[in-house]
Amino acid sequence: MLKLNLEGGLQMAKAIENCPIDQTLQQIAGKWKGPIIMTLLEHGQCRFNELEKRLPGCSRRMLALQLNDLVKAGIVAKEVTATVPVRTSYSLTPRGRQLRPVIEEMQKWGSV
Amino acid sequence: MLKLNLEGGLQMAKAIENCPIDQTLQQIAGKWKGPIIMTLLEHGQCRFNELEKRLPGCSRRMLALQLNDLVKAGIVAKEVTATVPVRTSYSLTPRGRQLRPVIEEMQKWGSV
DNA sequence: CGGCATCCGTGCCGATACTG
DNA sequence: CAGTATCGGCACGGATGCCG
Repeated sequence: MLKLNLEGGLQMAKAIENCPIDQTLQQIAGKWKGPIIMTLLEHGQCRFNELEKRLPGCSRRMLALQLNDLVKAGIVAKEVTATVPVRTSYSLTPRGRQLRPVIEEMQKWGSV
Repeated sequence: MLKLNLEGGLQMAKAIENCPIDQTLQQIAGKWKGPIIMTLLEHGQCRFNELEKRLPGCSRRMLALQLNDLVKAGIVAKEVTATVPVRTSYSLTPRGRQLRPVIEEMQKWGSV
């Protein structure tokens, strides 16, 4: 169908190029990416339904979209079993785990 | 015209309430807020035109909108002289300056 | 169980023009 | 000099339904 649009939050060149802050912001800004990353930081590996339960208010659709974005960004890793029914597990990549200090600083600032 | 909408990025209850990360993200996410805060962190007080020059690609409208958001959020302070022509100066509030560690961590992560 | 497809409202943001 | 007004495109995100 020749769809070339980068669906999901990976829109490039949206702001100034040489600004690392925006590189970061564009990857973690998104309605549920913050909470998702926090959950994965706390609980390690999580299944889809587990995330759904831990993030009340986040629709299945939204969860899937944001997870896809995070996977594309190299922040989250996805594992799927070949069984029936399927079991999917999400966890942070090393790069994703390196977000911890960023998240922590944001948490400090936001909780004041 | 009885417009009650909170124009600009201050929409409340947009995500989970008790998540400080989103408190932070919603206040600094926005196309030019990152660069604006960085500029003010580096140069201290800046006039409107100064910011405009330092942020090529950011339209006057966008600059004004994002600055208004930041002022409402208590991150940026605005000073205006009663002279003609007007001189407006923007600087970070103490709360805004406390964003430095957040920004720095984002910068580290984003530049890798 | 873990998604994707579709429809659709709302808000972000650019372009342009006008003001004190 | 430092903004606001207005129009309009397009992406973001909610609701619902289908599928392997």
